[in-house]
Amino acid sequence: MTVRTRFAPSPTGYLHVGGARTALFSYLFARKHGGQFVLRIEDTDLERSTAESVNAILEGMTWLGLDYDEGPFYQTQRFDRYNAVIDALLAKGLAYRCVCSKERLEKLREDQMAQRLKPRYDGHCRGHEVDPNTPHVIRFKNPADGVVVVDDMIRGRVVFANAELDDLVIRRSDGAPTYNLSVVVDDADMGITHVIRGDDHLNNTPRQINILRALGHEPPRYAHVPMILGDDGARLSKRHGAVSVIAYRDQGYLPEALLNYLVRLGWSHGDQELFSLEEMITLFEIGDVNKAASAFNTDKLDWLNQQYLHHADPARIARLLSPHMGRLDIDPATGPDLIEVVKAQAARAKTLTELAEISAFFYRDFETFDEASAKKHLRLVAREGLERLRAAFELMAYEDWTLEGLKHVVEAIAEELGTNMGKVAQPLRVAIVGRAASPGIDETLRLVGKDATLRRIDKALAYIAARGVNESS
RNA sequence: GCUCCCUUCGUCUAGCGGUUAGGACGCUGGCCUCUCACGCCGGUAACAGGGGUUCGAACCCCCUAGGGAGCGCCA
Repeated sequence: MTVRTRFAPSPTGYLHVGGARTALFSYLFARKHGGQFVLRIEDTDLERSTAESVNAILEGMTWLGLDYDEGPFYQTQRFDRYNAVIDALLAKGLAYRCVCSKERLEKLREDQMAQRLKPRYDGHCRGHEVDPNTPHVIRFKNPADGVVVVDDMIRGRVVFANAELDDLVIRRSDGAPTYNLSVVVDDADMGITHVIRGDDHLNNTPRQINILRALGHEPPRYAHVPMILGDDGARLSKRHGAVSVIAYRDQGYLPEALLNYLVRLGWSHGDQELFSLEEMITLFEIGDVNKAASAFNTDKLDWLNQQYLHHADPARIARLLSPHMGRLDIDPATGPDLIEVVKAQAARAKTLTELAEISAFFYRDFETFDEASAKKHLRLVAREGLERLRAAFELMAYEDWTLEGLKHVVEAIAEELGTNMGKVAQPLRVAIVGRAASPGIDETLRLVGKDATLRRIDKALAYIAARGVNESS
């Protein structure tokens, strides 16, 4: 039997991290076992499903690289099939028409709650003959007694008493099938062998198994993965912390970093923290997934992203960085090779957005000096060093503007002044970068170029001069 | 309310009857160093509580507490 898993989101919003992790686990399980991964869009809720959501989900899947072998299938295109199944259930006496009014159902519920009972449908219409022409819903005849055992790959053996379950609606009065029915039919029709989904569905599972059995199918294996909590441990919701995976992309996270973060949330392999997709596929074990919910921790995601930024192919990072530079109104073609900039800066940023911000100075003059940096380094005592550096740089030919040449000049000036590198390099750095942090001074100068270097030193000298006047007065 | 599920450092986790309870992020001390990062070395901090079982419990059982999910003509 070949393994077949599926990811079945309902298109009522974007793809958030919880859904992405469920999709990842399903994907990994299928790949690990040489099976297939199916994408199915559960859009039976016509009110809330939108085409934008479908697109957002597909875009998220693509960005993460969770490629599926079949689909996307849309449940709205399979209504005929669901209705045929429902009719068959009706014909076999495994389902029945119900004409109970909303009012009756509400009262029933209230009474049960008042008696401290679990609200359940009481089977009022079970035995009744109903005229098919009057408005009605169709309910599944759930077994009255016995138990349903869910042998969950993550939770272990969970037992539900049929007496706790009621006769659920499988077709609405408007003729549309409900979730529990369509899921079951699809999973059976699509040959899904392993259902990996959020644990909010655990309570639905016995109902689905009962329907499956009524249909004459053996249930698939189930794995209910715990949900993801927000940074503060509270439930993730649209209002609170639940962000689209696309938002992570736009904030400058790498898909492999998010995937790595997600796979380690609720799962581990010894002390290993970094996993390539290939490693995930071979090492991931669904049975080792934790049972408890886990909190999303942005600090750790940031760390992972920095790791990947640092070690990924600079050419690729440069390509991904380009649009982030564009957002700062910088055209990378107007300055140093972006790949060189990435090599120099990659270890210094947590996200592509940050990488763009700290690299802007390579492409355009900064507006103002960082206050603290200027106050500390652009002082009267730094003036002579900057003047000497400027003079030396001006004499350098463009072809000598190299790492070695620049390093030699800065070191020579430091020696001339009888001081250390820091005393010379820091004022120079602030002059060139605008603040006190950058790659090595030689690399910084090389990438910034001779013209901008001279121009910015002049600006720094003017700053010192102006400040000197103020200080002495 | 009822049913089901969950509970190791702040967070992610290792542990599967005998460990100084390990690792990672964060925070923090130091080293490296022209700065910031990176890297390296060190520190900080946990078995929810109570009963059992056992020579011995983070690990097995029970209870309590806390958290979550479900109980829709939503998925």
